[in-house]
Amino acid sequence: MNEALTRRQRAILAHLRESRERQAHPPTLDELCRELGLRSRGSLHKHVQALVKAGHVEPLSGKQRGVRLREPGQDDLLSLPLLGHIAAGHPIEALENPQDLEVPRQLRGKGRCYVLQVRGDSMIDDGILDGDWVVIEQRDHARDGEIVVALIDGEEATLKRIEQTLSACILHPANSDLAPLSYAPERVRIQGVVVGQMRAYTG
Amino acid sequence: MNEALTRRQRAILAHLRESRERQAHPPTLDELCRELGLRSRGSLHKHVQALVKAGHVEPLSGKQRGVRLREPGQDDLLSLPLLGHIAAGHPIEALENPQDLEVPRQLRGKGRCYVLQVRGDSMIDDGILDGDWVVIEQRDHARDGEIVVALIDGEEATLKRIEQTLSACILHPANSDLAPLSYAPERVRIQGVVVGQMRAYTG
DNA sequence: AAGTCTAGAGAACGGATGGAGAACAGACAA
DNA sequence: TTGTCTGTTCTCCATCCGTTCTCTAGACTT
Repeated sequence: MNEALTRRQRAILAHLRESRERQAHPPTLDELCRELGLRSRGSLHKHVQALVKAGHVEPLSGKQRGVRLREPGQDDLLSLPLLGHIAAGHPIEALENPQDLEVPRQLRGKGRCYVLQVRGDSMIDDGILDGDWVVIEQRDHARDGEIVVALIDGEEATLKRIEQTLSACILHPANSDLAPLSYAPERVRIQGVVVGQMRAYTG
Repeated sequence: MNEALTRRQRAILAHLRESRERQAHPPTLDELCRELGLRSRGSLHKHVQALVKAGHVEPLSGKQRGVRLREPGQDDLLSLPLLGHIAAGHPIEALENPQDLEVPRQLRGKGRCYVLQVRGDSMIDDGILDGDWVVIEQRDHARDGEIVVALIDGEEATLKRIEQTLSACILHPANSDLAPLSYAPERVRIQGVVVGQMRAYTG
């Protein structure tokens, strides 16, 4: 990855990093030329290509969207996508137009997160009610006792508390009317883990 | 989600965000054209469609109601003061250092709000658990069925669902182990109403 | 000295982008 | 109804911008 950048390439990379803090838009080659005191777009392009090859910059590939760093900036992931609804026994019902929802930092996990709205009362004894939003951290594994979004046989998605043994994967609903279900481990795929929950009381 | 907006699209989005603060009604395409110095509605429409596709703007789909942002504004994730803990039977336990907590707009009321952390299980059947944060809108009155912070005899603060009659003020806990309590109306002072609730699952 | 690497200038090409304007259809008010 | 406003679709055009090319020049190695 970090193979032998030349001096000029490193200078340009540094400039890009610094200018990202200031500017809203990624700079075009022309703008970069001006900032760096160059006259030829073509020359600069050669350097940028080297940075692309080294993995520091997104390939621009013809699109006119400027020179964009590929490195993680400060993720202003204040808002997370609200992907759809989840209820026991149906696949996740995706929204056509995923909205964004503001989620406080305390309710977010470390990794990639998204939000689902809960349908039904299967987790009512754990304090997750119909209509609540749950913040899901995307992972494929979980610890016993965590509440997971589990996909069963690739078809049904459900929100349950998980218990894993060598021979079985047991999904506990939190509702005294419903019984735990036990599956062979290979039938259950974990899609994410609940890390937060929100509810609005609209008088 | 946030994929590859062009320069112009971002500029228009920025303009929309800014103009939302000023104007009451969402602007029509014509108005936007004027504000942006464009002459062609058609050209602008192309950009707006791109913003719709990216999820930043509500689809206008024929309706004549102007270009409406669909995102949270900056003040959507405001911080509210976390004043302390509340449990049935004790006055509110104030924090020495009141922290601030980010609260999404969906969970906030209209008026002045603050946050309390719940101690105990007295509202467990309503899905409010030990450790949850509740967002309180400061008011001195409530409608029947709302969950309120009530101060009894000026001493005990408690979180309960309220029912008011002419002769009594009845506070219902949401826990089958506990019985509703009935007070003379003048002994109960409402300090606020629950408008939101949040919970973090920390492994 | 010859060869190689780095850096830059400048020209030219073609796709991407932004805009103008016309025409049409549905919504809405007079 | 008529007329105006508004969103939508379409074609046409100018400019912007990434890309590729060739040419020049200095620094360094052998």
